[in-house]
Formats: sequence, C-alpha cells, structure tokens
Amino acid sequence: MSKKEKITDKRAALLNATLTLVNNHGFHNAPMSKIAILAGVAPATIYLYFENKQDLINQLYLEVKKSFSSCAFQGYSGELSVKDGFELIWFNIANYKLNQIKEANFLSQCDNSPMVEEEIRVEGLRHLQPLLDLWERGKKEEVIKPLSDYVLYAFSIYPLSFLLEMQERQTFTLNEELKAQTFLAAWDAISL
Amino acid sequence: MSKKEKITDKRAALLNATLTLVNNHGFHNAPMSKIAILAGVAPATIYLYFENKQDLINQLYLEVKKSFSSCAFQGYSGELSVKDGFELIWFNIANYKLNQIKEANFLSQCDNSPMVEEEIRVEGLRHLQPLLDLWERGKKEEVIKPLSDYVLYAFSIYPLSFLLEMQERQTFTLNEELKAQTFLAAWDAISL
Amino acid sequence: MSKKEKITDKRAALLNATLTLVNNHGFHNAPMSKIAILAGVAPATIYLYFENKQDLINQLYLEVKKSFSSCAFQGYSGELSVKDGFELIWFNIANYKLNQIKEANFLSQCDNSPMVEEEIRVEGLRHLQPLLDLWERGKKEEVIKPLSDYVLYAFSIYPLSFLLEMQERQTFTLNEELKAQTFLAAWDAISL
Amino acid sequence: MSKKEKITDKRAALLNATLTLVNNHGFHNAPMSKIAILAGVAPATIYLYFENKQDLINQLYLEVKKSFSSCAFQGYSGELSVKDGFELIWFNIANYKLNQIKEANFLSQCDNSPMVEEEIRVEGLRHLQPLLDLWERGKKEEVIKPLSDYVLYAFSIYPLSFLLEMQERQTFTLNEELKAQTFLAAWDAISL
DNA sequence: GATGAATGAGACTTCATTCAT
DNA sequence: GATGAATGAAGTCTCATTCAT
Repeated sequence: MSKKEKITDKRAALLNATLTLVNNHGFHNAPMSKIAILAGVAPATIYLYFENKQDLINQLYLEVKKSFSSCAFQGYSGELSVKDGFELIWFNIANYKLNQIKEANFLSQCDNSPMVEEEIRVEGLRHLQPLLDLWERGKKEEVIKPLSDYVLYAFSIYPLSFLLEMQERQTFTLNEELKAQTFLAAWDAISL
Repeated sequence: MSKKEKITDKRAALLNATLTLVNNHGFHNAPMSKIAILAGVAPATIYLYFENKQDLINQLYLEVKKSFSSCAFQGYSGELSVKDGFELIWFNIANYKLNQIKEANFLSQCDNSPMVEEEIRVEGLRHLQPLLDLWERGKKEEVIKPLSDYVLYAFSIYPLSFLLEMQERQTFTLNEELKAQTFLAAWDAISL
Repeated sequence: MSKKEKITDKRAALLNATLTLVNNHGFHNAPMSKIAILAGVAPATIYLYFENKQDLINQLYLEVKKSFSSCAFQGYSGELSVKDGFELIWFNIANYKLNQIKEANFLSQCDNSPMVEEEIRVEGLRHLQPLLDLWERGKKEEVIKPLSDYVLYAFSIYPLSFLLEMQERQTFTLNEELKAQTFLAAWDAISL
Repeated sequence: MSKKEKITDKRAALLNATLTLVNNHGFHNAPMSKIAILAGVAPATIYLYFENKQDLINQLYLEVKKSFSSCAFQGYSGELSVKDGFELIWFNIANYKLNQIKEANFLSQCDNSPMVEEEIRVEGLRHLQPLLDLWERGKKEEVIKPLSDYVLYAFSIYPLSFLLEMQERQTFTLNEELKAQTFLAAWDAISL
C-alpha cells in the first residue's frame, strides 16, 4: 500500500466515522473524540486532515454529494429522449437513496439544518446541471411542464427523500414493482 | 393579567425563543443560556417549565405540529369531493409552509434529524388522519392512484417542504399564480 | 389544635424530613426542595422556621442530641452504685441506638463529618455530665480504671455506634442475650 | 521523570487534594473546581483519571483503606501468640490512626455516611481477614470472649476512631504511656 | 403565616482543540 | 505523520434563597 493511499485511508476512515455518528446520533452527540475512536485514530490526528469540525462536516458533505451526483448520471447521455433520460436518472437516484441509506440520510439531514455552511451547500448543487439541461430541453419540446426547476425537482426527485426516511424507519419498503409505479407519479407530476 | 396567563407567557416565550434559535443556528448552537436570554428569563427558569433540553425540543415539536395540523384542515369537510377536499388541504398546507416559515422550517429540521425522540415524532403523526381518509375514498372512487399513502404524501405534500426551503434561502418565491400551477403538479402526481 | 401546636407541627415535620433525607442520601443529596416536599410545605416556608440550611441541620442535631441524652439517663439516680448506675445508662443508650435507628444514625453522621458547626457540636456534649460524674466517683472508689473520660467513653459507649451501623446494614443483630454479654465487654474495658 | 510516573503523579495529586478538602469541608463544599486547583490541574483533567466525582471518592476510599490495612498487619505473623498478635495489630492501627490523621479521618467520614457506594465499602472490608483469623484462634484457645467478631471489633478497634476524632479536635492527646494503658482497656474488653 | 415562581451563583461535566513528544 | 495528555471555554442543570402575592 502506497504512502498516499495510507493517508487517504485515515481521511476516509474519519469521513466514514463521521457519517455513521452524525446519522445515528445527530451533529450534536457526534463529538470529535468519538469520531476519532470509531475511525481508529487519535483525536489530534483529525486535525492533520481537517481544519476543524466544521471543515470535517463540510468536506464530508461535498464528498457524499459528489458520490451521489456521479451515481445519478451513470449511463446517462444527452442523446436519450427526454422521458428516457429522466427515467434513467430517476431510477439511478432512487436506487442510490434506497441502497446507500447512510449517505442519503446524511444529505437529508444537511439539507434541512444549518449544519453545513451555506457557501458549501451552494457548491454541492452544481452537480445537477445535466438534469436541469434535460428539463430545459423537455420544456422546449413541450414534454415537461413549463415550471421552475425548483418545482420540477420538488415534485419528482425530492419525494424520494421522504420514501428513504420511511424506509429507514422501517415503516415502508419499496420493491421493484412499487418503484415502477412510483416513477409514474413522478413523471405525471412534471410531464405535460 | 391573571396568574395562569403569566405562566403560559413564559412558557410561550421560551418555546418561541427556542424556535428562533434552533432555526437560525441549529440544535447545537442553541444553548440554554441563549434561549433564556432571548426569552427574557433566567436560565434556571427554563427548568420550571421543561424537564431538560430534550423535553423543551419535544414539546416545541408537538406544539408546532399541532398548530400545523389544525391549520391544514381549516374549513375542511368530509362532504367535499375528493379533488376539492384535496385542493383545500393542499393550499392550506402550502400557505402554512410559505407564511409560517419559522414553524415549517423547524418541522423540516426535526423530521430529518435525530433531534426529536422517535416516540414523540410518532405522536406528532396522528393528526393527518383526515387526509388519509380522503385518499382512501379517492382510491375507491378511482380518482386517486392506488398507491401507498406514503407515496401519495411524498409526491403531493412533501414537495412543499423543498419549496419552503428554497424560499427561505431566497432563491425562489411562489406567488399565487405559480402556486396554482404547482398544485396541478401535485394533483397530476397522485390522480389517475 | 392550638396555633402554637400547628407551628410546632411544621417545624417538627421539617426536622423529621431532614432527618430522613440526610440519613438515606447524605447531606449532599438532601436539597431544601426535597425536604420541603417530604415535609409537605413550600420551600419558602422553611425559612420561617430556620435561618438557612446550616441552621436547620444544627437545630436538628441539637434536638436529636437532647432526645438522646434524656433517654440515656431515664431512671438514673446518683444514689445507685457505680456499676448499677453504669449498667442502667449503658442499656438505656444501647436501646436508644438499636431502636431509634434513624436518630442514632444521624448523630453518627454528624459526629464524623464537618456537617455540623463545631460550636454546635460542643453544645451537644454538655448533656453527658451525669455519666462523667459517675465515672469520677468510680475512679475514687477504685472501681473504674483511672483513664481519661474520653478513653472510657471510647471503649464503653462509642462501640455501640458501630453495632448500630452493622445492624442498620443488616449484617448483624443484637438480641437481649447478646446485649447482656456485650455489656460485659464494656464493663471489663473500663472497670478495674 | 518517566511518563508513567507523571500519570501517577497527577492521579495522586488529585486523590490527595480530595482527601484534604473532604476532610476539611465535607463532601459538599469540596467542589471539583477546588479539587482541581489544589491539585494544580485544570478541572477537565480530573476526568482523565476518574469517571466522575463519585468514582473519585470511591477510588480514594479504596486507596486509603488499602494503605490502612497494609499498615495494620505490618510485622504480623500467624505464629505469634494471640495476645502478642493482637497487641501488634492494635498498636499498628493506633499509630496509623494517630499519625495518618487525614487518612483515618476520611475513613471515619466515609464509614458513617452514604458518601461511598455500598458496593465499594464492602470491597474495602476484605482486608481485615488476618485479624478475624486471630480472633478465631483466640476463641478456640479460650483467651478471647466467645462473641461475634463485630462486637470484638466494636470494643477493641473501633474506639480508636473516637480517640482520633478527639485528638483531631485538639481536646485530647494520647502519648505513649496513655496508649499502653488504653491498650489494656481494649484487651480487657475482649479477653476472658 | 404561607406560598411558589423566580433567580444568581455555582455545581458537575463535555468538548473542540493544542502541543510536547 | 501520529499521538494522547491536557486544557479553557462553555454546556446543561441544581440549589439555597428571596419576594411579590
């Protein structure tokens, strides 16, 4: 294992420990000392990789957001039809949210509290551009409703966060068939 | 001012101070000392009305949830048609979320973090029954898609939380006309 | 019930509540609020009868010490022989310690910690004079060892505190026969 | 100075500071902040060595009890005659109580209040076994009265606590000659 | 006399962060 | 780079006491 990998190792372990603790107990109740223990390093070591706790959270947010985005557009090409493109992206996101529960959960928590600094949050949004481009095209082709992107997102993608939350609390499960039916709700919401 | 009113006064002031601080700075960074100052009482006084910080948060959650629910069903009657009934409720909720921003924001934060105890959260859910009953009827009348209530909620009501969030961050505003168009997205998502 | 008795009632209730709480949980962990609750009065009422917490403890100490002393010399007369007199007093004290457990226990706790102010403690000692006089006579009659009163007390009376403690912790019980044998140990210790 | 020694140093300093403060002012009025100051460390440092205040007290009790026991049986061998063995132990204990005043005083305070947890107290008792064995032998040889060990202890060893207390309050001093006479009282109390 | 809401002071404890090793 | 002992600052909460009623 190379030196570079070793370093990355500890950084990754710290990010992962933070993810777990914040998810299970919230930002408060995720003290640096416990993060260190769970990551298997000394408290002081955290400060070799991150400036301070806020920085650690910020970086984790960006990291997770990046993994989310890269997953969302896997296999996507601008040449697909609007509906096919949206379907691909939607299922990608749905699968991410339902499988990478820890990560999805963390993003929810960040997006609904002042935990992550505003500046960082904005940076995390840039990754959705291909979806916005797709919608732009859809509006021109009169396939998608002429609504603000915020509204389109709110009624097609954002609902998946709620379903994740329910699944996380074990009050609801989404199998493949249900997922397909659910997609139709999303599509009906935004399509003309 | 009667003695009873005075008591309620301080309790209310504390709840309100907590609402403001948690919204602006998160559960962490809302220390009891600051809550006391903002409410205009001594720190020790908080403990006359609440057992501890968690209890304060729990009670605030229940209080806000109650005000939310009572607002949601204002003017509602089971004799309305499914669409009319849903429209009424939807606009009630939309208006609550867009006007009572502080309260709505707080609920979002609670629902997406382990801030409120699970037991309390469950208690806060009972209030939505009339909406679930309406959907039940809608499914029988074949007006509403035969989907789980969770999915219906996720695609018609929950999206409003996202729009609130955007409005809160001043990246987006929903005027009356846009609101009407947005309602259609919600209705299309869940109707057959 | 006369007014005077009523007042005394509350004072007595407070002293009794304090006795119970201090015994069961120690001086620390016997907050004024709990004392008030156990006595069935409001916290502020305590300050009508006692200057402050220290005064409450002091008064309780004196009260209990007085009851102890008056019990110790019940039936005693200076005309008894030294041995008979001592026997009478010893059994009186033994019975007090083994029956009035709460009171005896409290005295032990006070005598072994800086809980009661020195000045008060000294005042509580004056009551033993008849016993000291008896020993004085015993030494003259060459029945009692020519030792300091402190030593005589330490080896004949003080041991009863230990036996009380053991009885309180249910590791040991002193029935009538054992008590008689135990008296002999006390007598042997101090007699010539 | 080695690292290990340094650690022991602070722990010892803390135990010692606690001993002093609890002796002089009682468990209450021995706040962690003052303990820290007297030990020359920051308040938070206490929690590196002890779980909480109760743990600190418990550990101090065990430590002192251990030192007491090891002192009590110094030079003792099972081959001594009952009287000689007892005399040795008695003087050991007497010297400990009269010289290690702080420690002896602390033990008295603990043994007479609910300051130390019951569980810990019991653990502290195991050390006296050799004395109990000696008494067992003494009873068989018909040198020691056939009384419960509790009674024997109460009338021969426990009285020393009282004398310590008196000496501590400077109302009485025990020189070597008096000590010898006092031993006779102890021996007379328990011997046949 | 009696109350109980209110509080300032201070208790115990935790935590993010640093620094000598 | 890595550590872990150490800490100042701050957190939550308790308590003896007061004062308007």
